[in-house]
This record gives sequence, structure tokens and C-alpha cells, in this order.
Amino acid sequence: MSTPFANVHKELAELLPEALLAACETRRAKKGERLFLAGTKPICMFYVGSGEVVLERLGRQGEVVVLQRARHGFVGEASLQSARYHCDARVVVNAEITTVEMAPLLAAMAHDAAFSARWIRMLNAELRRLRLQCERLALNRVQDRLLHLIETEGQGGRLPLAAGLKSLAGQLGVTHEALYRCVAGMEKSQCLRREGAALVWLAGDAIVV
Amino acid sequence: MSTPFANVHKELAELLPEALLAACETRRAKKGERLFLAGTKPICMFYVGSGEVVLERLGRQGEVVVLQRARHGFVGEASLQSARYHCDARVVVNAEITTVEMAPLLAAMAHDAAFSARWIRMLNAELRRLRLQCERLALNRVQDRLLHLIETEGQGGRLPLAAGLKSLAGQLGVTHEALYRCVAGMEKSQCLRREGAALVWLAGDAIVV
DNA sequence: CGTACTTTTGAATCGCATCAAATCTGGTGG
DNA sequence: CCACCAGATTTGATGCGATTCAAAAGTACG
Repeated sequence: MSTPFANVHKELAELLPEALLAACETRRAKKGERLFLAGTKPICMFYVGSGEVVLERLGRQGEVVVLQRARHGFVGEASLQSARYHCDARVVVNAEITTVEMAPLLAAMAHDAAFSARWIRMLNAELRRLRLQCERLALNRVQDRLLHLIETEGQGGRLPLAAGLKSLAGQLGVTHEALYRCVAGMEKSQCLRREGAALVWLAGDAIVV
Repeated sequence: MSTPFANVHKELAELLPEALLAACETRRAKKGERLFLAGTKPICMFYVGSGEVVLERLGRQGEVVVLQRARHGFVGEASLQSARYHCDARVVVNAEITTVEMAPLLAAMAHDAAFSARWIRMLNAELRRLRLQCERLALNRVQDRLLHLIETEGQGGRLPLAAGLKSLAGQLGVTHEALYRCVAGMEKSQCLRREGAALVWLAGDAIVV
């Protein structure tokens, strides 16, 4: 094994310079744990290696709004230079979380241009993913949103469901009842199947006008 | 005047290093002009100094989906290291557009850590704005979306409307009819007023809960 | 075995999309 | 200046789809 940091996720090892990898700490976080809370000052950055973490905010009526569902990658990276977090991060599926301190991260960026470039590339990817999320939420039928998600985030029509349909409903911005009904209807129409913890889209394009 | 690049927007002058500012070209773009098209290769980056530009994609049924409405700042910055654009940029209000070539921009980042840091800060701000946009689209009533927009992007309850309500409707992900009705109803309820090309929210909190 | 949570189905209601049509607006050319 | 046109604005009627409230059944976990 070439890298001495076997405990760190491969993607992370390719992103961070070695000096930072040495300062990483990986631990297991249990369902329900909060990585950070809105309003608190960012000290560390959190990388999700496995499991699932959601970013959420409380709406004005106290309802929970899911901003992001992360099964992979950084959460709260937009708060890198911020005075405080703008949302909560909650673990919804037992996860491996790698923690990197903010200060050495910023220091590394200041003198490692290649690292900055990789970080910018990551942010760009996140921006594109978020634009797709907006595009998805602009669709007004549940089925359209679900198909859009499968197309853009699935692999070959297969969408992993680590935390169940209810969590997915939150990400799609619909009630869980509506999503259950949508999935049931599509299964009946032979265009979707549930395979364990995944949704599989069957290529019959009866739906695609 | 201290900077020799008076033709460049102040915000841009503070972001880019001097060598890049010299390579910028600012021009006027007319309503209807396309800055770039989805699928084409990014050569330049575009900064909107005034006017209004929308990023949009065609949905599967050919309907136009507005991804972003920019009156200020870069458009398509997520395509910095991409092989091709993932959406179209269309001028909807006559605009001042500053063009920066991609190659020198990337070169500057490679050896100017402070510039990279500023660029990252800009991307982070864009990420947060996009997360708010997702939060907004997750609301299911037109009025909630409009108030959310006024709260997050307005200045003191005042939201500029450079391109009319129809353009705004696209950004909110609703039909223009629905938005017209919503605004009319709120004006009748004394909680919103139209002042020329702006919407002003009147602090009567009859709406909030 | 009980508790908490997800999953599932049902019925009633509400808000938006849709289709349609009329009016208003700014800009162009006669 | 006026006729004219394209696009934005406005109002109306109808239907669909999601929300909402409610309740029951399944499931994981201590």
C-alpha cells in the first residue's frame, strides 16, 4: 500500500496534501448525531466516507427543510471561510466521518496551488450538482422529480436508498405519502422496481411522452 | 482613481489580479444574446456587471428551466475546468458583460494563492445562494417562495425586478399566471407593493403564521 | 414484549397548472 | 403621428396532483 493513511477514504487521499492527511481523524458517527449546528462557528470540516448525512434548516413554521443529502464527500464546505454555519448536519445512517481542522486546511491552500485547484474543482462539481437539484425541484410532479434524480444521480438507472423512502421524500421536496404512492404506481406500471435498498428504473419509456 | 481599469466593475477589480484585469474586455450585450450554449466548450468566463442574464436548460418536454438569474457576478463559473457547458446563458436585460479568457485565469490561479482563496470564497457564496434557492423551491406555495426570495435576496424588504414578473416567475419555478395572481392578492392584502421595477414587502406580519 | 419509526392506504381539500381570452405596453415602420 | 405587432400583463374557468389529516400495518431494536 503506497499511502500510509489507509484509514482515510481514497477520494479524500487524492484531494488533500499529505501534511493534512496526517491531521485527519476518522471515526464512526451514529444515527442521530449532529456534526454541527446552524449558528456555531466552523472549526473543522467533515468528510462523509460512508453512511448518510443530511444538511437541514428549520423553516419559518418550524418545518424541516433538507438542503442536501450526502453519502459521500464534504458537508458544510461552503462554510470554509464563514463566521458560522448556515444549517445543521445530522447523521441519518451510521457513518464514517473524517474530520479535518479548518486552520491547517486554510494554511495548506495558501501555499499549495495544486491543492487549491483540486478544491475548486470539487466546489465546481458541487455547484453543478446543486443546479441539478434546483432543476429537479422546479418539476412539479413527483414522478418527474424521481426520474430526474435517477437520471442524474443514479448509476445505470439504479438509485441507492441508504435511508429509506422517507428520507428520499425530503430530498425531493415532497411528502412521504406522495412518494410512496408514486413508487407504488410506477411499480404497478412496470417501470420501476425496488431491489432491496435501491430503486431500479426499467427502461420502458412509456412515461417519457 | 487608483486603478487603471476603470471600465471594470469594482467587485471584479477586487477579485482578479492585475495581470488578468488587463486581459478583460467589457462590452454591452443586448437582450436576447446568448453568451454560451450548453454542450459547447468553455473558452471564456463571463462576468455580469449590470443588466440581467439567466442560465437555463431545456427540460425533457422542451420546457425552459431557469437555473439561475444573475444581475451581478460570474455566470457559468462552475464550468471552469469542465469540458463543456451544462446550460445556456441568455441575456434578458441589456447588460454589461466582462469577458475573461479561461487559460490566463487558470494560469493565475496556479501561482497566486491569494487569488485562489478569493475565488474559493466566491464559489462558497454561490453555493450558499444555491442552497437557499433549493430551500425556496421546496416551499409549495407561491407566496412562501416569493417571501423567501424577498427575505434572502432583497435589501430591506425591497426586491429589484429588472426583467419583469414573468422572468421572476421562472426563477421561482411557477407559472407567470400564478405569480401575477399571488402579487395581486398580496397587494390587496396590503402586504406588498409594486414600486416601479421593484417589489416592496410591507412589514405587516399578517402572513407569518 | 413494547416502543418508536417507517411504510402503506384512504378520503377530503387546496393550490397550482393549464387553457383561453382580453388588455396593456414598448418599439417599428408607414 | 398613427397603425401595427410582439411580448408582457391580467383575469377567468376547469381539472389534476399534491398536501393534509387520519388510521392501520409492518419492522427494527433494546
